[in-house]
This record gives sequence, structure tokens and C-alpha cells, in this order.
Amino acid sequence: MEEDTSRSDLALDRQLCFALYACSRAMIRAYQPMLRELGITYPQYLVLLLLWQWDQDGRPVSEWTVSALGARLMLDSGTLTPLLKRMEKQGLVSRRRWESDERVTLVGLTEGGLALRPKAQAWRDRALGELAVPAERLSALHRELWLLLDELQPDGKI
Amino acid sequence: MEEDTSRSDLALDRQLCFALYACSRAMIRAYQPMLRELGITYPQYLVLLLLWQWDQDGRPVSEWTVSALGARLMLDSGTLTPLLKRMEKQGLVSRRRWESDERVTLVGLTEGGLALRPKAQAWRDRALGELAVPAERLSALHRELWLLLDELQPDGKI
DNA sequence: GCTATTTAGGTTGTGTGCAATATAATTGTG
DNA sequence: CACAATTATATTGCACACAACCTAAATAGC
Repeated sequence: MEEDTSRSDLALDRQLCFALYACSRAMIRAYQPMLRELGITYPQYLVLLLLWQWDQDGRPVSEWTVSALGARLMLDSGTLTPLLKRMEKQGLVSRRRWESDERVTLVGLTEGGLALRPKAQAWRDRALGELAVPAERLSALHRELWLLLDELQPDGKI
Repeated sequence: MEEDTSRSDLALDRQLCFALYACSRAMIRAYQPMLRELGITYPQYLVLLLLWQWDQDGRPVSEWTVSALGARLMLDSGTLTPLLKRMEKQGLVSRRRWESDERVTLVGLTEGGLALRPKAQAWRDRALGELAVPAERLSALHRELWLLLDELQPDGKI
């Protein structure tokens, strides 16, 4: 009683990669109302999440570098440099060379960037409440995603 | 004994959206060796997956439309039109207006597009074998992603 | 001290995503 | 049948992603 899967292995709905891709884009779409209100894009929001976190952790400013952002967000300079410049122009972050090592660009939070945090928090709290999926299933999914991520890039995040 | 989560709710690693986003991009990165060999991009691969499937299902050619591709892949014409034009230029798909309704663009598989299928199948079989995650956890993850997707877009796919 | 290498960012080019808009063909309505 | 509304696709513009390349600054040997 062997099932013939040879003809449907490549069916779109069987692809985990497609489920990930579609789900990720759907999630970003779900954030659009908030992002529109904050006047930022989704990757810009991720940058702010990290900067807010570093701010609260009291991370030394000398470690707020473009490469540190890139390592955590898994984005390269070709993405981050223009993105950060746009955020600088909007007054959300600051950018300056580090005196001790002129190769390094230090990124900082401005008042404008900090001011968006409470709004984001409020939005997130509200949206999570509206999502009809139990929190424990969300965190289980979260855990599985990180395990898969570790498997996909053996080097892992730094 | 209440935990103070107010300061870390927005921590990057707590965000399901970021896990999805990072995992989806890591998965696409994992496909790059195959995609490079096939000479296509990741969304172009998704288009081919769907066309191969329609081909095997014997779907009537009058239903191989841009909007049908868009509905299944959740992509709009602004993404698909230029993408399909590039694929047409590479000889992977055909594009022509439908005689019965000149508003519709019918998309077809060419010999070139069909020829990539066995290579893709071989790659996928090999890659799945190398992934050190049990198949049942992958399918459980797959299921959870679709449930979340349904929740994120109540209208659902058509 | 001086060159080779490494490191950190920046630049360029191609290909998505997606909102907003445009256009042309078709359909519905009186 | 005229004409408004709808439908299917295309176009435009902006912002990522990311590969490939470039440049300048710092470091390592010698």
C-alpha cells in the first residue's frame, strides 16, 4: 500500500519553503496599519526593535555598529546602509564614524526613534489580543522556527 | 511572583514576525545553490512549481492565467508581470492574450520550463535528506504555518 | 617602518513586493 | 444600444535583499 508521492512531491502546498515565505509576507502585511501610523517600513521596525532593546540593556554605544545590526538581523550592508540613511533623514537614528576606528559607523537612537516605542508597544499588545491563536501555540511555533533556522545556517548567529 | 515582561515584550528575539522573516530568508538562501544551477530566482521557482503541478493535474489551459498564479502565490500583477516577462525571455514560460477575453494573459510552460523539473526534484530529494530535522516535525511546522496564515488573512486564498 | 591581509562599510546592479494608478476589454443596466 | 461599473493586467515608484565589487582604515608579519 505504497502511496505514489513521486508526482506530487513538488506540489506547491507541500513546500515548507512556500509556507514560510507566504506566512512571513502575510505577517508583514498584518503589521502595515501600525507601520503606516509610525511612518516606517517593516525592516526599519526591526532595526528600531533592536536599538530599543540595546537602549534598555545599557549596551555600550561603541557596540551600536552597522555590523552588529547586520549580524543580529542577518542583513548585509547593501541592505542596511541605505535603510539607515533613510531612517537618519527621517530623524529616527543618528549615524557617525567612530573616532577610535574610522572604519566603523556607530548608529544611535534619536528622540524621534525613541518616541515610537510606546506606540509600537500599544499596537503589539492590541494585535496579539486580536489574534485567535493561543499564545502557547505561537511560542511553540516560534521555538520550532529558531530550531529550523539553526539547522539552515550551521554557523548560526554571532 | 509576576515576571516583569513590560521591558522586554518588544525584544527582537521574542517577535514571531522576526523568526518568520529570518527563517524564510534563510530557507531561500538554502535554495540558492539549486536556483543558481537552474538559472532562476526563488519566486520564479515558485511559479514553476505551480505550472508543473497544473501540467500534471491536466488543468485546462484557459485557467493558466496571471491572476490564478497571483491568487495561489499571493503575489500581485506588479510582481508577476515583470517576473513572467523575464521568464519568457529565458524561454521558461510563454505568455499570450486569450482570444476569448483579451483582458486575460495566459501563461504556459515551454519545453525549457518543463526540463527543469527533474533537476529540481533531484535537488529537493537530496536537500531534504541532508536536513537534520525529522520529517514529522517539518510537517507539523508546515501545518502550524498554514493555520497561522489562515488567521492572518481571514479572506484566505481563493 | 612597510607591505600584505583583513575588516567595516559603501556602491552598484538585478530582482522582487507592493501600493497606487492607468488602460483596455467585458459586463451589467436602463 | 449607450454608458457606467467591473475585471484583468500593466505601469510606475519606492524600498528592500543580496551578490559582487570597491575603498579606506586597521592590523600582522617581517
